[in-house]
Amino acid sequence: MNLYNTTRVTTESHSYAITADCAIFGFSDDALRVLIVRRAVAPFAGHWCLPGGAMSDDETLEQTASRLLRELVNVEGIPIRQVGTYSSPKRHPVRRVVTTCFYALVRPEDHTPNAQKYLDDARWCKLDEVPQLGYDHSQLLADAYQALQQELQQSPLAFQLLPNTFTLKEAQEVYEAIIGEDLDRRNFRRKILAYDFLINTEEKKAGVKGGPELYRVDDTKLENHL
Amino acid sequence: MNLYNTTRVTTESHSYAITADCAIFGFSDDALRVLIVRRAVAPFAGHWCLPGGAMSDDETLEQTASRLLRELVNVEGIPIRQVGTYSSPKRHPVRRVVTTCFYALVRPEDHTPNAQKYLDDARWCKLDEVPQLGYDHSQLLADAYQALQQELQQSPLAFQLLPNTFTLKEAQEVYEAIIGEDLDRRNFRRKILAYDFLINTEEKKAGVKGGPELYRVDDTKLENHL
DNA sequence: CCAAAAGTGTTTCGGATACACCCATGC
DNA sequence: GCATGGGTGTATCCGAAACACTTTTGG
Repeated sequence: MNLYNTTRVTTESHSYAITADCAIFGFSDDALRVLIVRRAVAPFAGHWCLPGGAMSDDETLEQTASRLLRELVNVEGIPIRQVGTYSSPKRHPVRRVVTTCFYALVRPEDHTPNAQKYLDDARWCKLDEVPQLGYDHSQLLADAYQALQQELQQSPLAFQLLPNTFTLKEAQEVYEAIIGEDLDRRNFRRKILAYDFLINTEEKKAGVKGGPELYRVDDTKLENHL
Repeated sequence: MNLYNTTRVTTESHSYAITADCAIFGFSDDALRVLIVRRAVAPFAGHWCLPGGAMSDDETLEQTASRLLRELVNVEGIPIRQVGTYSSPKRHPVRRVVTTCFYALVRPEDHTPNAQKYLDDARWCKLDEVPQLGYDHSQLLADAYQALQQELQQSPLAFQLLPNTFTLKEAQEVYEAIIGEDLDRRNFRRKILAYDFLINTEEKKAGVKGGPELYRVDDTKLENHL
């Protein structure tokens, strides 16, 4: 057995496929959601999956994932993060496919997902209502969600799920939806305001009792905490 | 542009190589070290690199990495962790190679590294003396080290770097070497003993002033903290 | 015996948590 | 006007950090 196979690699012919799959999280109707798509063709025709696609010859996996976001929900320039790479020989029923999973957070505005070629449906599904997914995508999603939870402990990613202006209550609901437990309203407010990247717009949200103040994010300052 | 390319994948022919690279950390002579190997053949002949190898048809990437550990330092059954996957089209000068980086922690005993085919040298290099590495391996190593530091904050991985019996002083030195800063001796002792997976062997280490007590790990209990 | 390191306990501080009141708005 | 929710401040708790003395051993 040779130790370092790069030389061998250059002389052998492989035919692995390499793909990127995306867990795209959004928040709407008071629930954390993930974008899932339904396949129209084999394998796994009729099954829901995470959106994914093959890496092209001139792309990195990150660029593949970004392209998917552009095509599917029409967003550009939002950060994506690697979850992990899945390489079980049997994870794809037809041939060997190694996939890298990413997750991304998108604002609910703008993007209505479109089913495209090979797909006959796409929807924002509540995280706790996601059906069994095709391939090993249930595992990918579970890992992506865990990575998101983990990351939220350390940086205030959640604001990437909120519209341009929002109340602290809404921000808190996003946090609670992600970490899965309730937070104290006052402690949350103190903690978030201490980050110092929120700007009080001095406007109040209409139609809500109490007259909550609307905030927006100072993107420059937010960068410091990512 | 199609969104979900799996079907296309099954009909097109790709020839990407998929490899696993390992940052294998060890601790000896009061320093954190990483195993690096020197390539004897092109590309990067004469350059130091992280050990790596191609994934076989019947292996996962994790199994590839484990195989490397077995071949190179003759250790089995130690945990490995994914760092990330690197897919820049230009990262390999000859052809497209996508690699997944892992890291592992090995005890210093047993394993003297062997240079094997395609390699003419292998050594345990102090982390702060690692030369510029071939490919993008300097980046891989930096990321692996960061992942290790991150992980050590949350679980007491460091004991996988220590011999079977050790003093608390030695354990502390491993911690300090990884996180890169000094710790208070008493606070460290309290924190580590609180984990409750260390067993006092009731023996004292000879040849050292103060007569420090030797400890060993209760592996069963350690599992709970990984 | 003395220098160097190991073992032990207490105090302090800061961030996180728990908690109560008054104010603003929608109905 | 009243019920619902928003805004603010304080007491408490817990884990982390800072810190000093005694005991053991090698030389």
